[in-house]
Amino acid sequence: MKATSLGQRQTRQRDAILQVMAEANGPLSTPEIFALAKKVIPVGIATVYRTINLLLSAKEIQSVILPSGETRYESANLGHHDHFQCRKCSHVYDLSVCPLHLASGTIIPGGFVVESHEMTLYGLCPDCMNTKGNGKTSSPKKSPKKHTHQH
Amino acid sequence: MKATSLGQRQTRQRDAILQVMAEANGPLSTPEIFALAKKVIPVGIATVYRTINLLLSAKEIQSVILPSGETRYESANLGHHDHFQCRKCSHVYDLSVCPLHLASGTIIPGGFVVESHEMTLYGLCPDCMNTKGNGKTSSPKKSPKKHTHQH
DNA sequence: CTCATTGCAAAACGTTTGCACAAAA
DNA sequence: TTTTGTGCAAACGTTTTGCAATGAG
Repeated sequence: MKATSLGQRQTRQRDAILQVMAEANGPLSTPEIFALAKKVIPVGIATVYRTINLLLSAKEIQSVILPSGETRYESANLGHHDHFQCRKCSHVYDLSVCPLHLASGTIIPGGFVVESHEMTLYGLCPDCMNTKGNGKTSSPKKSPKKHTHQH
Repeated sequence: MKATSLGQRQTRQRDAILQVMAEANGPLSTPEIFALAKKVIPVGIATVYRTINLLLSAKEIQSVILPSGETRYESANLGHHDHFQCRKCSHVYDLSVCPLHLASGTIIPGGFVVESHEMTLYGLCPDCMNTKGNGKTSSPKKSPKKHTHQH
């Protein structure tokens, strides 16, 4: 990974924010980025917002707004992909395959010409599947190796 | 049965808001509801928000948060359906058919057990398809709003 | 040294709420 | 009349921005 070219100067604040985002294994929210970055070095919320916007303008990250309304940010070089949110641990995953098989230009009932889409799938992630009580019962968060995202 | 039971009193403001939502052919945003209701009768934005929240509490409407982040409201008794937003007129439509053929419980690559999904499709709506010029000039349903989204 | 970047606090937004008045019932 | 509902403006929470100070190059 190239060390992100952001603005003209390398500062500890930006380094911290970039580090936090690089270490995440899923899209992060602003409060999460803020909290995680502060653990590395004191940083103001304004700087976090400014850095996020810088990264967005530079097309290095992109925002992901889930149907629940929460806004998260992830690397922009992932190409199109759908998301999957586990109903148990709430973690948001990037999916490598798109389950919607619809060629661009396809006309669906109603006469709509489909060109693209955004989709979020819900269900159980592999980790939660393999954990006991994976039925409809919701259990305390686990997933120690992952960041958990709840809102 | 009373189609809309909200609060104890029937007022012109609420009538206007309910009428506007009933006439919509897709989920409406707060600014849209506000603008449309004002055409019927003068109403304050606070009343619009209060009425929307009343309807939400009464489970008569539900919110739809699009990937762009805009929140819209639609009748709560529509059952599952996807949405389609026209890239030209920005109107949001309810789709009658779900283009994702995935039975609940299907396991997709990565080991994710899919139980449900939320999807927004983008492209051209029938009206804009037939209007070669630029921008829509034929639909009598609603006012277009400046809003863009891609991907 | 320069000037990009930061922190702070104020401004800007969209949404909610307290209060006094208007108006259903 | 009683009491809900409304409008206004202030309050809120979140994001943005003006400005002086800081610090990277």
